[in-house]
Amino acid sequence: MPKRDREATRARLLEAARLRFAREGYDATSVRDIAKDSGVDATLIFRYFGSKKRLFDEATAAHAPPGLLDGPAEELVARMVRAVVLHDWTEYGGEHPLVAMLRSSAHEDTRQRIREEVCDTYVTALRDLAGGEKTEDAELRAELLSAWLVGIGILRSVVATPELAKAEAGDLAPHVAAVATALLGRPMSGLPKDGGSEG
Amino acid sequence: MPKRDREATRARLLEAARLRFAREGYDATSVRDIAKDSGVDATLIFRYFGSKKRLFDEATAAHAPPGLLDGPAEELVARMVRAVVLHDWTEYGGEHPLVAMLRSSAHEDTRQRIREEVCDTYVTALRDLAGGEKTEDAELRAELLSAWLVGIGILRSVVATPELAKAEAGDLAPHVAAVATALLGRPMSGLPKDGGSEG
Amino acid sequence: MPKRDREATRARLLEAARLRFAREGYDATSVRDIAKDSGVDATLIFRYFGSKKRLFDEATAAHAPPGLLDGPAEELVARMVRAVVLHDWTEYGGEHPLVAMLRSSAHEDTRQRIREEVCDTYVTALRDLAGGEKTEDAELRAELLSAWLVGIGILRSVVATPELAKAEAGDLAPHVAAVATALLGRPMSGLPKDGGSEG
Amino acid sequence: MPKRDREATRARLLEAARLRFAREGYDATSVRDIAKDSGVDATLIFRYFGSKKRLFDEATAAHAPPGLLDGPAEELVARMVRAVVLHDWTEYGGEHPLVAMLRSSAHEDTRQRIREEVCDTYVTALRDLAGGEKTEDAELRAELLSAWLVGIGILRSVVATPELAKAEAGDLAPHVAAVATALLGRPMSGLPKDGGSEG
DNA sequence: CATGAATGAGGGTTCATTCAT
DNA sequence: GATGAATGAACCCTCATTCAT
Repeated sequence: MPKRDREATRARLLEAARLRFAREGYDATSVRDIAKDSGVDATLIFRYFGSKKRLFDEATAAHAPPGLLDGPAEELVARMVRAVVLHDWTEYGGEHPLVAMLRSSAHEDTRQRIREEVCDTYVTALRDLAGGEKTEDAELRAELLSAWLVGIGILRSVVATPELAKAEAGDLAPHVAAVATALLGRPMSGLPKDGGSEG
Repeated sequence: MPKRDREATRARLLEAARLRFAREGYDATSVRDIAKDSGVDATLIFRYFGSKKRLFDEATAAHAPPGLLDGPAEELVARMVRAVVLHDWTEYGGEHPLVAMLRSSAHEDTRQRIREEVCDTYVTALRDLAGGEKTEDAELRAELLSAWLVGIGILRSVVATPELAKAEAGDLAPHVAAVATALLGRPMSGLPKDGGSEG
Repeated sequence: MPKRDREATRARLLEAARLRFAREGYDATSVRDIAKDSGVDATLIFRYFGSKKRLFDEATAAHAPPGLLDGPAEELVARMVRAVVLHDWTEYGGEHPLVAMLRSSAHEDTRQRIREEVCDTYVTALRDLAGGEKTEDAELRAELLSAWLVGIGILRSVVATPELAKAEAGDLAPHVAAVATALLGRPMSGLPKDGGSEG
Repeated sequence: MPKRDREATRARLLEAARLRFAREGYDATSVRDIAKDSGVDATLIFRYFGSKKRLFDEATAAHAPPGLLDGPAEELVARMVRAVVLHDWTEYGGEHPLVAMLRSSAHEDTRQRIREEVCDTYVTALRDLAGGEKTEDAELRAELLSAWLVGIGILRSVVATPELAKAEAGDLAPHVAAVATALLGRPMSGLPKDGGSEG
């Protein structure tokens, strides 16, 4: 681990920030906490990121799991569930980043960021499956399905209800397929046997 | 009326606290904010409640809408959706209290409080409908449906996706009925024509 | 000296601020310095004044010596010299407040404040003596005389040139009278025998 | 040309420092400001000058306009006024360096520097004109005249009173001659028709 | 020799909370 | 019992300066 390495230091700050901001939210996290966690002087946060706010923005920049939108259309919902249930979000404290960001949703900026990622990534893709704009209330049904995914993420990690907290992707497969098929008006498959390329 | 002043002051503090905590979250709310909002000296918060934390606990004490669990079983889900969509949560800044509390979920205490209300009120009632403990994965299916309700609440107010934000209970009725029926394995009705006894 | 006395505490803060700001200037003075000097907690600065800047503004609020503009017109210049030379400016570190404020003249706000007091109090009164607006270049001559007063104040305290630093009002009397008479185009008297009501 | 780079870099740092220190004062100027202005790494300030303080000292080293003390004695005061009013002090932000240094007069070192230049250059020369040490109060009268010059500089640039701010040397000529003659006890001329050898 | 990463002290300011009055 | 003055810790951030590379 080389000292005096700009990129390495930046990365360590980002890593610590990601974890703290996810677990404790923006307000409950101090720059000194992040500095201590990463073993880096707090001043460097301002040198490299300018402000606590900008560090937050960069640390929580949206990262949909790669490949989420690629692959067979009928498996899209299954891939989304896997993103919530299976994907390795250790970097974000074990939660889907969107769920973690809710903890900072007291600030309108954060709400805006959540809104953009939910709409651009999830709702948009699901709306296309639901028949696009030509179909009556495709948007609403896409939002309802997105709401379900978000809700599952919250009950799993924030609320930690007993069954969802320990559920694996396979446990949810039949229910997912049934509900998605009902909402989108077209057959959706469950989850493939293996976890695919997911971590 | 010196006797009732104490109660009136307490009530005003609680009211202001409820609104602030819901809108801005625990950390972003200062006791001085609450004092100013309610026109009361900040010291009284400590006299009456002991600490900011205890004021928060009391202000956000769970309040399921009255009558939520009463009435025909097949309309339970419809009543729950109405609790999220229709009920007048002005006191809590316009959001379902559970959704508002997510903003303060940086603290484990708050998570515990959310967990209890979600499980005790929503999951429990839905599990009974899904067949009780004797039925395979009734708990999981109840949690999945609860997750959906929570998710709808979040997308409506926090994320404010376009269609859900403006949806009324009637818009969601058919979808609700279809999904609930599928998940619970028994027919659930949509919403009655009128808003029922909801405020 | 009563504790927990709002006005007394405010006054002590103002006194300490006046001295520090005068001696060291705005930037070199920290709120903690002022707090330590006055034996008051630094937080109270913000409670009572809102910000360091507003404390500065209040501490350096212009105070022309009372009676400066009252009395025989031909003695006005003499009174002004006395204000610079004799008046007890201990509160401001021994200098005329305007001179002290030059130490903070890096900030445009302060320059504006100096400008207003110089123009409103000194230049205006002298311009009237020089013949008012109807006389050719009365304004210029009034400004030139004001410049002289300011310059005397600076050489006395900031630069501390040997003779001016120790000069008393009587030492300057003949020169003052001569120059003022020449500049204003009307006879100005020197200083009265005694120091009058000045401290 | 690696040999001259060092000198060129030093010169650029000095130039930027001169401007910043003059305009904003010592405390409000950061070494990073100077480094940025000159396009030079901030570390070089410490390599070349040792500290911010020593850079300040070097950047504000006294520079009486060349030729100030040469020429006919009866024109000395006129030349001094020209130094304040006409000389191109762009390097110092447009003000006479002594005036600019008042902005940093919170520090005794700076006051000492101002004192030396005022005494050695201005007061000394004027005292000789006033009759030298053998004449009663020649020193005082020399200081009074110096005070006037300093005061004019301040009202022109810091305070920016309307007439002095726009005055040119010619506007001040008659008043200068009259006052100087009165104070020094010997005839002083106004300004020559042209600007003379001034830059 | 020059770059820039690192440092530690201190800046103004706000916080929840306590204690006189 | 109610008011508000006082407190001290902590906040984000900037500073002049040093030390590896």
